[in-house]
Amino acid sequence: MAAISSDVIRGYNDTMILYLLLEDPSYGYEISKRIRTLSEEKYIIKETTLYSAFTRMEKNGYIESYFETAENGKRRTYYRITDAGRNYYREKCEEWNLTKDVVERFISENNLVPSKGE
Amino acid sequence: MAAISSDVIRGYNDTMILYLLLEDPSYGYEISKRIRTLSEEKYIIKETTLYSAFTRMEKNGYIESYFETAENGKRRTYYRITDAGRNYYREKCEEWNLTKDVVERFISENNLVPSKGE
DNA sequence: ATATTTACTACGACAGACGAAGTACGACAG
DNA sequence: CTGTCGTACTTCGTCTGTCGTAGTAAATAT
Repeated sequence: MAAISSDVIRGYNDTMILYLLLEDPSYGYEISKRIRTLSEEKYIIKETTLYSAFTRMEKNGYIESYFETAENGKRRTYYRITDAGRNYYREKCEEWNLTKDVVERFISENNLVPSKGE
Repeated sequence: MAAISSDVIRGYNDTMILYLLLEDPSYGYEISKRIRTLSEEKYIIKETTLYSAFTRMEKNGYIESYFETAENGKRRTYYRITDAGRNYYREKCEEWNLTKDVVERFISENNLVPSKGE
């Protein structure tokens, strides 16, 4: 069946990550699992994509990192969203609604095809 | 205001073009104007993006080109959609619906933010 | 003891989008 | 008759986000 291609989701990985960070700071592995479960296994983010998104977003000031050692002794890099990140997220949501609106004009639901006459 | 970024539309330019070709064969300049008007000026496809999409899609067998000289003496490259193109378009529509469903789980409408408790 | 899961990092390649620039022809204004 | 505007592209080079491959390392499960 149709799987989500990287070209489609491109540019929305950041948004998805930020959404999860709105709630609470988190780290790579957890974010990846939450995306997986929240999407009901429909989208599984690639590790490299995820970690490069962290790097990019930290450089852009949308998130901040800090280290924490978990109960189990594992050292993790946590990320927390910044105010700039929250703003960026909001803009992306607006953009999404606009984009959705535009794209849907070019999508024919249920095999409907634009009619020639008129 | 929020404009549509190339990363979002990426991978859907082809779909939009194919949608317009479902109806009738067309050529670059016309397609570009129709995308513009159909989207109510919200999306204006770049020329280079458009023409490289044509090349790519012809290579993939989704469209076929032929030359025609218009009344005004202008030589145009027309494109017509193939059966493969129609199938590809249909798949992209399915993919879009799936993607939309997934992305929307990460979009908070009207400034709603996921609640911490619960 | 070994495999799997967790939690990353580094490197390199690729594809689609796009900016800049150029070509060429017709129509139309001044 | 000169110049600008609209039409209809082409070429070239660059950028960015994604992803494949690979590797490290510690904790946990078998």
